[in-house]
Amino acid sequence: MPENVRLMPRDKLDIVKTFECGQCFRWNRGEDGVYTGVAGNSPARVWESGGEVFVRSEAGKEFWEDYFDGARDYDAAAARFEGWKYLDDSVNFGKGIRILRQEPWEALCSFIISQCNNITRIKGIVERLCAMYGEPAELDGQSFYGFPTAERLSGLAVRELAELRAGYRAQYIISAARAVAEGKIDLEALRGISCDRAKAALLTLPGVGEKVANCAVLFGLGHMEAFPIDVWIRRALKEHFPADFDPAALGDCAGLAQQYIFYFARSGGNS
DNA sequence: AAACAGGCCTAAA
DNA sequence: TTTAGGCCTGTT
Repeated sequence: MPENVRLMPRDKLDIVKTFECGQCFRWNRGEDGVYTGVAGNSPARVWESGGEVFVRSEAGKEFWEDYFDGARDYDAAAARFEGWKYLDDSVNFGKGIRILRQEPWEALCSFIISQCNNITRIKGIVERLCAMYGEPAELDGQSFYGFPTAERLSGLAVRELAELRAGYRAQYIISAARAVAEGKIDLEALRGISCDRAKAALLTLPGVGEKVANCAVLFGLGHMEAFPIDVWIRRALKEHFPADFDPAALGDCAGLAQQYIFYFARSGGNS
């Protein structure tokens, strides 16, 4: 039976910002403000009440604490970002964001799909992919699907993904699935090596360039120093940071800084 | 209605 | 090393 678990206070975890800041594609806000989603094949409902965040799921508290990166002190991490006004503003604006520790394959595959695409369509493609090939699951009578494994997708022909309407990304999904299923890429092993080496391994995949690789290692492999640069970040860096600014100066949590900046810039920033 | 989307690949300088 | 154009297909 699923149970309700109190996870952490809302000042540590802002579920709206965390789910809407663009790092994930499977959490959806209901009219009642409750988010539903799936992680690790476990459906869940996440909501806030009385200053605390709760999760209802069959997966235990430890699972969700890990998923929400509960062990990290975000205030301490953000305190080391001092020195750039735009980043300070971003941190204040995004306070409560946590970097989700998503599953490696889901992160890789999702960000392959994300290229040159908008959020609405990305979420649509991902949901169709899960409904077509994911593991069915249920929570309180509501049906969900887990994210399909690389093994499951590796046996498909590109043609079979036509109804996904992922366009030219379909072949990238299949080849990545095959590389993972065949063991050419061992995603779990990429957690334990350096960020740069993990990225280099992913860059060998067709359809995976700098940006997607950075997202995959940051959101799926726990490499918090990764700093994905997309059009929003590029613009923010150009307009609000010194020309010679190097994201590496942000240290081993540069990826967190990136997410604050991304969310702030996309939300309109203060230009 | 046409531009643009959270890139990547290839060809060509 | 940098740049231009093409790529699937929705969404705005």
